[in-house]
Amino acid sequence: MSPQALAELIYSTTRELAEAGRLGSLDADAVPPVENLAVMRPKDRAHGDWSSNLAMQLAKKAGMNPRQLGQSLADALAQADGIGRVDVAGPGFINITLDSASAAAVVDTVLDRGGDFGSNGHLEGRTLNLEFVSANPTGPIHIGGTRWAAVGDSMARILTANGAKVVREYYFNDHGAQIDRFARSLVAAAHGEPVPADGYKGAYIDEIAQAVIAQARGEGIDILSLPRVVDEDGAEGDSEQREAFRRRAVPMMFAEIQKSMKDFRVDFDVWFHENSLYESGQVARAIDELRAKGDIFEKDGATWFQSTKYGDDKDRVVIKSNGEAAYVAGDIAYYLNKRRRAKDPCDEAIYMLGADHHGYIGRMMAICAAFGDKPGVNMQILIGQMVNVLKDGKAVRMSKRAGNVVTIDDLVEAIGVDAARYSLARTDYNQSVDIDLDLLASHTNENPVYYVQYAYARSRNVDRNAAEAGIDKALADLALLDTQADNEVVGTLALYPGVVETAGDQKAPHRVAHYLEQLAGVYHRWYNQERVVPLNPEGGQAPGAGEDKNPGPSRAAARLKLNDAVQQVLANGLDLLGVQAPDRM
RNA sequence: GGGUUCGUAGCUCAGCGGAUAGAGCGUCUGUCUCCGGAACAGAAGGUCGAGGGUUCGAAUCCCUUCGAGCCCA
Repeated sequence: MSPQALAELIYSTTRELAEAGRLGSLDADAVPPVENLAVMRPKDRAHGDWSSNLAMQLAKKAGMNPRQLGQSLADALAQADGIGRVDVAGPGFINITLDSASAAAVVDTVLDRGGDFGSNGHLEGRTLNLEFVSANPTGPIHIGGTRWAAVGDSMARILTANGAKVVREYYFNDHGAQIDRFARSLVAAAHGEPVPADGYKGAYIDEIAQAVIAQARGEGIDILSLPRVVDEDGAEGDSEQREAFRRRAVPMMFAEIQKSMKDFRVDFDVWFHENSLYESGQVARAIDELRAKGDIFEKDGATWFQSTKYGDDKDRVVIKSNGEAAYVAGDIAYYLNKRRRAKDPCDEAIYMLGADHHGYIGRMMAICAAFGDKPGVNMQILIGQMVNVLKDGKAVRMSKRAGNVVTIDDLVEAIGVDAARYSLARTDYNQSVDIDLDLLASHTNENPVYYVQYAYARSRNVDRNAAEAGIDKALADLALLDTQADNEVVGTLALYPGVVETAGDQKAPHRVAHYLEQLAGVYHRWYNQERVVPLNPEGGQAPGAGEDKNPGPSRAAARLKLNDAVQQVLANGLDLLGVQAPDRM
């Protein structure tokens, strides 16, 4: 019996007793709904397989003491099928122990549903747009963006498993000042001049500059001789040459970023270009729409969005006095696009931003509200804390412009995609993380991903041995999964659907990772204590070996099914993290 | 100065209203006649930053305070 089924049983039993007036003055309608009934797995197995705190919650309303109320519930629950024993303990916990067959039924459920086990439909009918990474195409993806790649993609998989329609989206800021700076830096580098003070540095700038020169030469163009403007103060001005660099270099960065994401096994459904919002007139139309609502005003030669009307701490310039659009202008049009586009318009636009952008929340939510949507619902902003890179135990400040970044490709090269994705996704993104470069390079086996993957590989090996020994799953009697170790594994398997749901509701992929470590742990322990393939298959007992080491055919088959169920759940969970499940390691 | 996120084992991090606060790494001691030792069993290591409050019950919720990161002035 699953914890979900148990919750329903407790709910209906409690209502019946209350209606019969056997729970003091408790009104049946005061019983909390099933989804709010916590059925917990106690840490101490002496407290049963599952426990409920319902008696303590209801005691006051019932005018009974919690233990007394608990006992009434316990007596009724004990009558139900599949329940072995029910005790009341401590301040009023109801501790339930299942029959081994009932507990182990989850094994068949897992094997029947296969890759689908753990999925549910509770987000059915909702389209979620997940925008993450969205780094400017002015350089490679650094470690912070890499964290979002791992977390965002995993979150997308988890939300899909909860029944939502998910669109993974990457927003390229290919319009505006950053790109100009990037182009200026390239021109300077191409001429062997020092990059501008506010420009981008780093070896990749030289590489791209050279690649652009080569590409232009292939087109029969000597790009370095194109007209160029240098202002009196030495700054690279607006020129044909700069534009020629920009036009070639930006697509190169796109391609590089797309390749990095693909190599990291993140597949975006939409690569969105900020520029397209301007070229298609969507920015102008969005501003007009706000103007019609009376949220736009002119001041000091600039055009403003009156975002304070919707809770922002100050109004925002949308069009600067020099006629250029400000960054928010794109954000306004982009939000509308996400909500109203022809293909997969979203119900919820979810933005994943770094902590250095948390100051944007106010204006973003104002945009959402201005269009009559609900901030926090139609628009959700998740803020990820910083990833600190440590070297010799000290924090190293990274800056793309200074050119000392740890890139996604560096990380993958050092520890591989699986370890990188896993270690970045297993931490709550709302928590800052320290990554020690030396540790990364020297102790790669310390990553818990190997613990989980090894459990999977081990279970595959058990399959191979069992096949050779001719163990027949049809002979399995799940009631024979009755040892302490069996019980731990079975109970942990039953937790998985709840983990998927919680991870989805809280948008917390790291919960899946921690669950997998827990499951791998109980599996390794189980493997060490019991055998699937009998030690002495010729019959007769190996010296000192009971059924733990020398199971009969029904027990061996039951254990094999348990092994396979664990394997299935490990595979399902690893898939939610985008990490591979290896047959051998 | 304002906003925001966060202080849990030596280190990196879980737990976010339940029973004796957990894991990995590190340290120490053990376990192969046995499905793969990338494993298992055990030991040491904590006033959950501090102080109040809420309640049957607080690392978890609220207030105050100290410290840190980030953003804005």
